[in-house]
Amino acid sequence: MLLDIRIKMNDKLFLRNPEDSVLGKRIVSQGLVLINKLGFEDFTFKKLAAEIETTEASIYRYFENKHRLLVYLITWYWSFLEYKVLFSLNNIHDPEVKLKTIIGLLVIVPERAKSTEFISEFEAYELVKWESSKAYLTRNITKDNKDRLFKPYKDLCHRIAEIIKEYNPNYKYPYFLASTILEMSHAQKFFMENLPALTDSTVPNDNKLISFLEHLLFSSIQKPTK
Amino acid sequence: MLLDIRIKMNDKLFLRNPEDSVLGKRIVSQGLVLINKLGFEDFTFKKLAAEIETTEASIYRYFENKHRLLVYLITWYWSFLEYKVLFSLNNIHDPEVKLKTIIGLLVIVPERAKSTEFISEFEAYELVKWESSKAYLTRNITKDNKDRLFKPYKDLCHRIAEIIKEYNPNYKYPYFLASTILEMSHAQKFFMENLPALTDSTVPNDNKLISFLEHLLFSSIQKPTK
DNA sequence: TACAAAATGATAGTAAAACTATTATATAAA
DNA sequence: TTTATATAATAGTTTTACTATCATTTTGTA
Repeated sequence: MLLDIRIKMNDKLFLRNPEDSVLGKRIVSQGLVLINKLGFEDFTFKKLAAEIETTEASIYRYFENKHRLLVYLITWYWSFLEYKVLFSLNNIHDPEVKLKTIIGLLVIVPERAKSTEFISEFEAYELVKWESSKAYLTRNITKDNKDRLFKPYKDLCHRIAEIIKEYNPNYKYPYFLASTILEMSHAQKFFMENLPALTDSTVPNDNKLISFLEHLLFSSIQKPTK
Repeated sequence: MLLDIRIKMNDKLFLRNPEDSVLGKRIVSQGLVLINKLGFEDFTFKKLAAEIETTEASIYRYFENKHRLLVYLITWYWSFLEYKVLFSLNNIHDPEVKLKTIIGLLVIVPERAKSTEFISEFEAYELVKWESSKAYLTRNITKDNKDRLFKPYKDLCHRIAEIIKEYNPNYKYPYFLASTILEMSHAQKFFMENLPALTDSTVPNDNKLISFLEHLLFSSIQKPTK
Protein backbone atom coordinates (compact mmCIF):
# COMPACT_ATOMS: atom_id res chain seq x y z
CA MET A 1 0.00 0.00 0.00
CA LEU A 2 2.58 2.54 1.07
CA LEU A 3 5.35 3.07 -1.41
CA ASP A 4 8.94 3.05 -0.38
CA ILE A 5 9.49 6.62 0.61
CA ARG A 6 12.49 8.56 1.64
CA ILE A 7 12.20 10.76 4.67
CA LYS A 8 14.51 13.72 4.55
CA MET A 9 16.17 14.01 7.94
CA ASN A 10 17.56 17.25 9.34
CA ASP A 11 21.32 17.02 8.93
CA LYS A 12 21.94 18.73 12.24
CA LEU A 13 20.91 15.44 13.79
CA PHE A 14 23.98 13.49 12.74
CA LEU A 15 27.67 13.90 12.04
CA ARG A 16 27.56 11.45 9.14
CA ASN A 17 24.33 10.46 7.46
CA PRO A 18 23.45 6.99 8.73
CA GLU A 19 21.35 6.31 5.62
CA ASP A 20 24.49 6.36 3.49
CA SER A 21 26.04 3.15 4.80
CA VAL A 22 25.24 -0.30 6.02
CA LEU A 23 26.78 0.45 9.39
CA GLY A 24 24.83 3.69 9.73
CA LYS A 25 21.55 1.92 9.07
CA ARG A 26 22.39 -0.75 11.59
CA ILE A 27 23.23 1.87 14.20
CA VAL A 28 19.84 3.46 13.71
CA SER A 29 17.71 0.36 13.40
CA GLN A 30 19.39 -1.66 16.13
CA GLY A 31 19.85 1.42 18.29
CA LEU A 32 16.09 1.80 18.23
CA VAL A 33 15.57 -1.80 19.27
CA LEU A 34 18.16 -1.58 22.04
CA ILE A 35 16.78 1.66 23.49
CA ASN A 36 13.37 -0.01 23.63
CA LYS A 37 14.87 -3.03 25.30
CA LEU A 38 16.94 -1.26 27.96
CA GLY A 39 15.22 2.10 28.29
CA PHE A 40 17.01 5.27 27.24
CA GLU A 41 18.82 5.80 30.54
CA ASP A 42 20.50 2.38 30.49
CA PHE A 43 21.23 2.43 26.80
CA THR A 44 24.85 3.19 25.87
CA PHE A 45 26.81 3.35 22.65
CA LYS A 46 29.12 0.73 24.06
CA LYS A 47 26.29 -1.76 24.45
CA LEU A 48 25.01 -0.95 20.98
CA ALA A 49 28.51 -1.44 19.57
CA ALA A 50 28.70 -4.90 21.13
CA GLU A 51 25.24 -5.74 19.79
CA ILE A 52 26.02 -4.85 16.19
CA GLU A 53 29.65 -5.91 16.39
CA THR A 54 31.27 -2.60 15.77
CA THR A 55 33.11 -0.17 18.03
CA GLU A 56 31.97 2.68 20.18
CA ALA A 57 34.21 5.05 18.22
CA SER A 58 32.49 4.09 14.98
CA ILE A 59 29.09 5.00 16.37
CA TYR A 60 30.41 8.34 17.57
CA ARG A 61 31.32 9.13 13.98
CA TYR A 62 27.62 9.08 13.15
CA PHE A 63 26.02 10.61 16.22
CA GLU A 64 27.42 13.17 18.62
CA ASN A 65 25.75 11.39 21.55
CA LYS A 66 22.85 9.17 22.41
CA HIS A 67 20.45 12.06 22.81
CA ARG A 68 20.94 13.01 19.17
CA LEU A 69 20.22 9.44 18.16
CA LEU A 70 17.03 9.60 20.23
CA VAL A 71 15.93 12.82 18.55
CA TYR A 72 16.78 11.30 15.17
CA LEU A 73 14.53 8.33 15.83
CA ILE A 74 11.68 10.33 17.32
CA THR A 75 11.64 12.85 14.50
CA TRP A 76 11.82 10.02 12.00
CA TYR A 77 8.62 8.68 13.54
CA TRP A 78 6.82 12.00 13.36
CA SER A 79 7.93 12.53 9.78
CA PHE A 80 6.79 9.07 8.84
CA LEU A 81 3.49 9.63 10.56
CA GLU A 82 2.94 12.87 8.73
CA TYR A 83 3.58 11.03 5.51
CA LYS A 84 1.01 8.42 6.48
CA VAL A 85 -1.46 11.14 7.40
CA LEU A 86 -0.94 12.83 4.06
CA PHE A 87 -1.40 9.56 2.26
CA SER A 88 -4.48 8.54 4.23
CA LEU A 89 -6.15 11.91 3.84
CA ASN A 90 -5.87 11.79 0.09
CA ASN A 91 -9.34 12.16 -1.44
CA ILE A 92 -10.97 12.82 1.91
CA HIS A 93 -12.68 16.19 2.02
CA ASP A 94 -14.76 16.09 5.16
CA PRO A 95 -12.70 17.54 8.02
CA GLU A 96 -14.55 15.31 10.49
CA VAL A 97 -13.44 12.18 8.64
CA LYS A 98 -9.94 13.63 8.33
CA LEU A 99 -9.65 14.17 12.06
CA LYS A 100 -10.98 10.72 12.88
CA THR A 101 -8.53 9.21 10.44
CA ILE A 102 -5.65 11.01 12.13
CA ILE A 103 -6.69 9.85 15.60
CA GLY A 104 -6.75 6.29 14.29
CA LEU A 105 -3.25 6.67 12.86
CA LEU A 106 -2.01 8.09 16.15
CA VAL A 107 -3.48 5.45 18.42
CA ILE A 108 -3.41 2.20 16.47
CA VAL A 109 -0.24 0.21 17.04
CA PRO A 110 1.57 -0.48 13.77
CA GLU A 111 2.00 -4.11 12.81
CA ARG A 112 5.22 -5.59 13.98
CA ALA A 113 6.18 -7.31 10.78
CA LYS A 114 5.43 -4.64 8.24
CA SER A 115 8.39 -2.35 7.65
CA THR A 116 9.29 -0.99 4.29
CA GLU A 117 11.98 1.13 5.90
CA PHE A 118 15.11 -0.04 7.66
CA ILE A 119 13.53 1.52 10.71
CA SER A 120 10.76 -0.58 12.25
CA GLU A 121 7.58 1.42 12.55
CA PHE A 122 6.43 -0.73 15.44
CA GLU A 123 9.63 -0.14 17.36
CA ALA A 124 9.48 3.57 16.61
CA TYR A 125 5.93 3.67 17.95
CA GLU A 126 7.09 1.99 21.16
CA LEU A 127 9.97 4.43 21.44
CA VAL A 128 7.67 7.42 21.11
CA LYS A 129 5.40 6.02 23.80
CA TRP A 130 8.25 5.67 26.28
CA GLU A 131 10.86 8.23 25.37
CA SER A 132 9.44 10.98 23.19
CA SER A 133 9.24 13.70 25.79
CA LYS A 134 12.89 13.16 26.72
CA ALA A 135 13.75 14.49 23.27
CA TYR A 136 12.60 17.99 24.15
CA LEU A 137 12.69 18.10 27.97
CA THR A 138 16.31 19.25 28.11
CA ARG A 139 18.13 22.48 28.71
CA ASN A 140 19.18 22.48 25.05
CA ILE A 141 15.63 22.92 23.87
CA THR A 142 16.06 26.50 22.67
CA LYS A 143 19.15 25.66 20.64
CA ASP A 144 17.67 22.40 19.36
CA ASN A 145 14.52 24.21 18.37
CA LYS A 146 16.56 26.83 16.49
CA ASP A 147 18.28 23.96 14.68
CA ARG A 148 14.72 22.92 13.67
CA LEU A 149 15.03 19.52 15.27
CA PHE A 150 11.37 19.56 16.26
CA LYS A 151 10.07 20.71 12.91
CA PRO A 152 8.43 17.39 11.96
CA TYR A 153 6.41 17.38 15.17
CA LYS A 154 5.44 21.01 14.76
CA ASP A 155 4.46 20.37 11.14
CA LEU A 156 2.17 17.55 12.13
CA CYS A 157 0.65 19.69 14.85
CA HIS A 158 0.17 22.47 12.32
CA ARG A 159 -1.54 20.13 9.89
CA ILE A 160 -3.99 18.95 12.54
CA ALA A 161 -4.63 22.52 13.66
CA GLU A 162 -5.45 23.51 10.08
CA ILE A 163 -8.05 20.77 9.78
CA ILE A 164 -9.54 21.86 13.10
CA LYS A 165 -9.87 25.38 11.69
CA GLU A 166 -11.40 23.93 8.56
CA TYR A 167 -13.99 22.18 10.72
CA ASN A 168 -14.74 25.27 12.74
CA PRO A 169 -13.08 28.51 11.60
CA ASN A 170 -14.19 30.24 14.78
CA TYR A 171 -12.56 27.81 17.13
CA LYS A 172 -10.03 29.70 19.20
CA TYR A 173 -7.54 27.03 20.31
CA PRO A 174 -6.60 24.92 17.29
CA TYR A 175 -2.95 24.51 18.30
CA PHE A 176 -3.58 23.84 21.97
CA LEU A 177 -6.10 21.23 20.93
CA ALA A 178 -3.92 19.66 18.25
CA SER A 179 -0.93 19.31 20.56
CA THR A 180 -3.20 17.96 23.30
CA ILE A 181 -4.46 15.21 20.99
CA LEU A 182 -0.93 14.45 19.82
CA GLU A 183 0.50 14.23 23.32
CA MET A 184 -2.41 12.36 24.81
CA SER A 185 -2.62 9.73 22.10
CA HIS A 186 0.71 8.38 23.31
CA ALA A 187 0.69 9.38 26.97
CA GLN A 188 -2.70 7.81 27.64
CA LYS A 189 -1.57 4.63 25.95
CA PHE A 190 1.39 4.60 28.29
CA PHE A 191 -0.90 5.20 31.26
CA MET A 192 -3.25 2.41 30.24
CA GLU A 193 -0.35 -0.01 30.18
CA ASN A 194 1.59 1.25 33.19
CA LEU A 195 -0.53 3.50 35.41
CA PRO A 196 -4.07 2.38 34.66
CA ALA A 197 -5.46 4.24 37.67
CA LEU A 198 -5.05 7.39 35.58
CA THR A 199 -7.36 6.04 32.89
CA ASP A 200 -10.80 4.53 32.40
CA SER A 201 -9.45 1.33 31.01
CA THR A 202 -8.41 -1.64 33.08
CA VAL A 203 -7.20 -3.50 30.03
CA PRO A 204 -5.36 -1.60 27.30
CA ASN A 205 -8.13 -0.93 24.85
CA ASP A 206 -7.45 1.13 21.80
CA ASN A 207 -11.11 1.60 20.99
CA LYS A 208 -11.88 3.23 24.29
CA LEU A 209 -8.95 5.61 23.91
CA ILE A 210 -10.01 6.44 20.37
CA SER A 211 -13.56 7.10 21.55
CA PHE A 212 -12.30 9.38 24.29
CA LEU A 213 -10.01 11.36 22.01
CA GLU A 214 -12.70 11.76 19.37
CA HIS A 215 -15.24 12.80 21.95
CA LEU A 216 -12.79 15.27 23.46
CA LEU A 217 -11.81 16.74 20.12
CA PHE A 218 -15.27 17.12 18.62
CA SER A 219 -17.03 18.31 21.74
CA SER A 220 -14.43 21.01 22.03
CA ILE A 221 -14.50 22.16 18.40
CA GLN A 222 -18.28 22.07 18.25
CA LYS A 223 -18.88 24.18 21.30
CA PRO A 224 -18.69 27.91 20.56
CA THR A 225 -15.75 29.74 22.07
CA LYS A 226 -16.81 33.16 23.31
CA MET B 1 -3.77 31.75 54.72
CA LEU B 2 -2.46 28.23 54.51
CA LEU B 3 -1.41 26.76 57.78
CA ASP B 4 1.88 25.04 58.25
CA ILE B 5 1.09 21.52 57.22
CA ARG B 6 3.04 18.35 57.25
CA ILE B 7 2.99 16.24 54.14
CA LYS B 8 3.43 12.56 54.84
CA MET B 9 5.94 11.23 52.36
CA ASN B 10 6.15 7.59 51.30
CA ASP B 11 9.11 6.15 53.16
CA LYS B 12 10.14 4.01 50.20
CA LEU B 13 11.38 7.25 48.70
CA PHE B 14 14.31 7.71 51.03
CA LEU B 15 16.81 5.75 53.09
CA ARG B 16 16.72 8.25 55.92
CA ASN B 17 13.91 10.76 56.31
CA PRO B 18 15.24 14.12 55.13
CA GLU B 19 12.66 15.97 57.21
CA ASP B 20 14.34 14.72 60.39
CA SER B 21 17.53 16.73 60.08
CA VAL B 22 18.92 20.05 58.97
CA LEU B 23 21.13 18.34 56.42
CA GLY B 24 18.24 16.33 55.04
CA LYS B 25 16.16 19.43 54.54
CA ARG B 26 19.02 21.18 52.83
CA ILE B 27 19.52 18.21 50.50
CA VAL B 28 15.89 18.38 49.49
CA SER B 29 15.46 22.14 49.24
CA GLN B 30 18.78 22.89 47.57
CA GLY B 31 18.60 19.74 45.48
CA LEU B 32 15.37 21.11 44.05
CA VAL B 33 16.98 24.44 43.23
CA LEU B 34 20.03 22.81 41.68
CA ILE B 35 18.01 20.40 39.50
CA ASN B 36 16.08 23.40 38.21
CA LYS B 37 19.30 25.26 37.54
CA LEU B 38 21.18 22.48 35.75
CA GLY B 39 18.42 20.25 34.44
CA PHE B 40 18.02 16.74 35.80
CA GLU B 41 20.51 15.12 33.42
CA ASP B 42 23.39 17.40 34.45
CA PHE B 43 22.52 17.37 38.12
CA THR B 44 24.73 15.15 40.30
CA PHE B 45 24.98 14.47 44.01
CA LYS B 46 28.58 15.60 43.85
CA LYS B 47 27.58 19.05 42.62
CA LEU B 48 24.86 19.25 45.25
CA ALA B 49 27.33 18.24 47.95
CA ALA B 50 29.66 21.06 46.91
CA GLU B 51 26.76 23.52 46.90
CA ILE B 52 25.59 22.72 50.42
CA GLU B 53 29.08 21.98 51.76
CA THR B 54 28.61 18.37 52.61
CA THR B 55 29.88 15.18 51.00
CA GLU B 56 28.49 12.96 48.31
CA ALA B 57 28.48 10.04 50.75
CA SER B 58 26.27 11.99 53.17
CA ILE B 59 23.68 12.59 50.48
CA TYR B 60 23.68 8.92 49.60
CA ARG B 61 22.69 8.18 53.18
CA TYR B 62 19.39 9.96 52.49
CA PHE B 63 18.60 9.01 48.90
CA GLU B 64 19.51 5.89 47.00
CA ASN B 65 20.08 7.90 43.84
CA LYS B 66 19.10 11.11 42.15
CA HIS B 67 16.01 9.59 40.57
CA ARG B 68 14.57 8.87 44.00
CA LEU B 69 15.22 12.47 44.98
CA LEU B 70 13.38 13.57 41.84
CA VAL B 71 10.39 11.38 42.65
CA TYR B 72 10.45 12.65 46.22
CA LEU B 73 10.25 16.25 45.03
CA ILE B 74 7.63 15.63 42.36
CA THR B 75 5.37 13.68 44.69
CA TRP B 76 5.82 16.35 47.32
CA TYR B 77 4.46 18.82 44.81
CA TRP B 78 1.42 16.70 43.96
CA SER B 79 0.69 16.07 47.63
CA PHE B 80 0.99 19.74 48.38
CA LEU B 81 -1.28 20.57 45.46
CA GLU B 82 -3.89 18.13 46.63
CA TYR B 83 -3.78 19.77 50.00
CA LYS B 84 -4.30 23.16 48.36
CA VAL B 85 -7.16 21.77 46.31
CA LEU B 86 -8.80 20.35 49.41
CA PHE B 87 -8.40 23.64 51.21
CA SER B 88 -9.66 25.73 48.30
CA LEU B 89 -12.68 23.53 47.69
CA ASN B 90 -13.84 23.86 51.24
CA ASN B 91 -17.38 25.22 51.28
CA ILE B 92 -17.72 25.06 47.50
CA HIS B 93 -20.55 22.82 46.42
CA ASP B 94 -20.98 23.57 42.75
CA PRO B 95 -18.84 21.08 40.77
CA GLU B 96 -18.37 23.64 38.01
CA VAL B 97 -16.80 26.09 40.42
CA LYS B 98 -14.77 23.27 41.93
CA LEU B 99 -13.31 22.30 38.56
CA LYS B 100 -12.51 25.88 37.63
CA THR B 101 -10.80 26.34 40.97
CA ILE B 102 -8.65 23.29 40.35
CA ILE B 103 -7.61 24.46 36.89
CA GLY B 104 -6.57 27.77 38.40
CA LEU B 105 -4.49 26.01 41.04
CA LEU B 106 -2.85 23.88 38.36
CA VAL B 107 -1.98 26.65 35.97
CA ILE B 108 -1.23 29.69 38.09
CA VAL B 109 2.45 30.00 38.99
CA PRO B 110 2.97 30.11 42.76
CA GLU B 111 4.57 33.23 44.17
CA ARG B 112 8.32 32.98 44.47
CA ALA B 113 8.62 34.40 47.96
CA LYS B 114 5.84 32.60 49.74
CA SER B 115 6.99 29.32 51.19
CA THR B 116 5.82 28.03 54.50
CA GLU B 117 7.62 24.75 53.86
CA PHE B 118 11.33 24.20 53.55
CA ILE B 119 10.54 23.24 49.97
CA SER B 120 9.84 26.20 47.71
CA GLU B 121 6.51 25.84 46.02
CA PHE B 122 7.65 27.97 43.12
CA GLU B 123 10.71 25.81 42.53
CA ALA B 124 8.63 22.65 42.80
CA TYR B 125 6.25 24.04 40.20
CA GLU B 126 9.18 24.70 37.85
CA LEU B 127 10.50 21.21 38.50
CA VAL B 128 7.18 19.63 37.61
CA LYS B 129 7.02 21.65 34.40
CA TRP B 130 10.45 20.42 33.27
CA GLU B 131 11.03 17.05 34.86
CA SER B 132 7.80 15.48 36.06
CA SER B 133 7.43 12.90 33.33
CA LYS B 134 10.97 11.65 33.94
CA ALA B 135 9.73 10.43 37.31
CA TYR B 136 7.58 7.74 35.72
CA LEU B 137 9.08 7.22 32.24
CA THR B 138 11.52 4.57 33.40
CA ARG B 139 11.77 0.82 33.25
CA ASN B 140 11.20 0.70 37.01
CA ILE B 141 7.68 2.02 36.68
CA THR B 142 5.96 -1.24 37.61
CA LYS B 143 8.02 -1.68 40.73
CA ASP B 144 7.81 2.00 41.65
CA ASN B 145 4.09 1.89 41.15
CA LYS B 146 3.81 -1.15 43.42
CA ASP B 147 5.77 0.81 46.03
CA ARG B 148 2.99 3.43 45.69
CA LEU B 149 5.39 6.14 44.67
CA PHE B 150 2.81 7.67 42.33
CA LYS B 151 -0.05 7.54 44.80
CA PRO B 152 -0.26 11.32 45.35
CA TYR B 153 -0.61 11.93 41.63
CA LYS B 154 -3.19 9.19 41.28
CA ASP B 155 -5.09 10.54 44.29
CA LEU B 156 -5.28 13.98 42.76
CA CYS B 157 -6.42 12.50 39.47
CA HIS B 158 -9.04 10.49 41.34
CA ARG B 159 -10.30 13.57 43.14
CA ILE B 160 -10.72 15.46 39.88
CA ALA B 161 -12.40 12.47 38.25
CA GLU B 162 -14.89 12.30 41.12
CA ILE B 163 -15.87 15.93 40.65
CA ILE B 164 -16.28 15.30 36.93
CA LYS B 165 -18.66 12.45 37.77
CA GLU B 166 -20.47 14.73 40.19
CA TYR B 167 -20.92 17.25 37.37
CA ASN B 168 -22.13 14.64 34.93
CA PRO B 169 -22.71 11.13 36.31
CA ASN B 170 -23.14 9.79 32.79
CA TYR B 171 -19.82 10.99 31.48
CA LYS B 172 -17.82 7.99 30.38
CA TYR B 173 -14.19 9.12 30.59
CA PRO B 174 -13.66 10.87 33.93
CA TYR B 175 -10.15 9.50 34.45
CA PHE B 176 -8.94 10.03 30.91
CA LEU B 177 -10.20 13.57 31.13
CA ALA B 178 -8.78 14.24 34.59
CA SER B 179 -5.32 13.00 33.66
CA THR B 180 -5.47 14.95 30.40
CA ILE B 181 -6.17 18.17 32.29
CA LEU B 182 -3.44 17.38 34.80
CA GLU B 183 -0.82 16.58 32.18
CA MET B 184 -1.73 19.42 29.87
CA SER B 185 -1.76 22.12 32.51
CA HIS B 186 1.99 21.70 32.82
CA ALA B 187 2.94 20.47 29.36
CA GLN B 188 1.17 23.33 27.59
CA LYS B 189 2.85 25.81 29.88
CA PHE B 190 6.16 24.27 28.87
CA PHE B 191 5.20 24.49 25.21
CA MET B 192 4.16 28.13 25.50
CA GLU B 193 7.55 28.95 26.91
CA ASN B 194 9.71 26.68 24.79
CA LEU B 195 7.87 25.43 21.71
CA PRO B 196 5.22 28.10 21.15
CA ALA B 197 4.43 26.78 17.67
CA LEU B 198 2.53 24.00 19.43
CA THR B 199 0.24 26.49 21.14
CA ASP B 200 -2.05 29.42 20.42
CA SER B 201 -0.09 31.79 22.53
CA THR B 202 2.92 33.75 21.32
CA VAL B 203 3.55 35.15 24.75
CA PRO B 204 3.12 32.90 27.80
CA ASN B 205 -0.36 33.82 28.90
CA ASP B 206 -1.92 31.96 31.76
CA ASN B 207 -5.39 33.25 31.05
CA LYS B 208 -5.45 31.84 27.56
CA LEU B 209 -4.32 28.45 28.81
CA ILE B 210 -6.92 28.52 31.57
CA SER B 211 -9.63 29.41 29.04
CA PHE B 212 -8.57 26.56 26.80
CA LEU B 213 -8.50 23.99 29.58
CA GLU B 214 -11.87 25.10 30.93
CA HIS B 215 -13.38 25.06 27.47
CA LEU B 216 -11.92 21.62 26.80
CA LEU B 217 -13.09 20.20 30.10
CA PHE B 218 -16.62 21.56 30.10
CA SER B 219 -17.36 20.99 26.46
CA SER B 220 -16.37 17.38 26.92
CA ILE B 221 -18.35 16.75 30.12
CA GLN B 222 -21.41 18.53 28.82
CA LYS B 223 -21.66 16.64 25.58
CA PRO B 224 -23.46 13.32 25.96
CA THR B 225 -21.34 10.22 25.53
CA LYS B 226 -23.20 7.54 23.70
C1' DT C 1 27.67 15.18 83.23
C1' DA C 2 28.83 11.44 81.14
C1' DC C 3 28.45 7.90 77.97
C1' DA C 4 26.56 5.58 74.05
C1' DA C 5 24.45 5.81 69.87
C1' DA C 6 23.78 8.01 65.77
C1' DA C 7 24.92 11.33 62.18
C1' DT C 8 28.28 13.55 59.57
C1' DG C 9 32.87 14.46 57.51
C1' DA C 10 37.06 13.13 55.32
C1' DT C 11 39.07 10.27 52.38
C1' DA C 12 39.64 6.63 49.21
C1' DG C 13 38.40 3.59 45.93
C1' DT C 14 35.72 0.98 41.93
C1' DA C 15 33.06 0.22 37.74
C1' DA C 16 30.90 2.08 34.19
C1' DA C 17 29.60 6.01 31.12
C1' DA C 18 30.77 9.29 27.91
C1' DC C 19 33.63 10.58 25.39
C1' DT C 20 38.61 11.55 22.28
C1' DA C 21 42.77 10.11 19.88
C1' DT C 22 45.81 7.20 17.16
C1' DT C 23 47.11 3.96 14.00
C1' DA C 24 46.17 0.03 11.09
C1' DT C 25 43.33 -2.14 7.74
C1' DA C 26 39.61 -2.76 4.61
C1' DT C 27 36.64 -0.84 1.01
C1' DA C 28 35.13 2.26 -2.68
C1' DA C 29 35.79 5.93 -6.11
C1' DA C 30 38.68 8.20 -9.54
C1' DT D 1 46.16 1.41 -9.38
C1' DT D 2 46.16 4.99 -6.37
C1' DT D 3 44.06 7.48 -3.26
C1' DA D 4 40.54 8.86 -0.41
C1' DT D 5 37.40 7.36 2.95
C1' DA D 6 35.31 4.25 6.27
C1' DT D 7 35.90 1.07 9.75
C1' DA D 8 38.38 -1.71 13.30
C1' DA D 9 41.41 -2.16 17.06
C1' DT D 10 43.20 -0.26 20.83
C1' DA D 11 44.05 2.87 24.37
C1' DG D 12 43.36 6.60 27.08
C1' DT D 13 40.74 10.66 29.89
C1' DT D 14 37.27 12.67 32.62
C1' DT D 15 33.04 12.32 34.94
C1' DT D 16 29.28 9.79 37.03
C1' DA D 17 27.42 6.82 40.17
C1' DC D 18 28.17 4.65 43.43
C1' DT D 19 30.48 1.82 48.10
C1' DA D 20 33.60 1.39 52.06
C1' DT D 21 36.18 2.80 56.08
C1' DC D 22 37.23 5.31 59.88
C1' DA D 23 37.52 9.56 62.52
C1' DT D 24 34.91 13.21 64.50
C1' DT D 25 30.80 15.61 65.91
C1' DT D 26 26.31 15.91 67.62
C1' DT D 27 22.39 14.20 70.07
C1' DG D 28 19.66 11.56 73.21
C1' DT D 29 19.33 9.51 77.49
C1' DA D 30 20.81 7.41 82.29
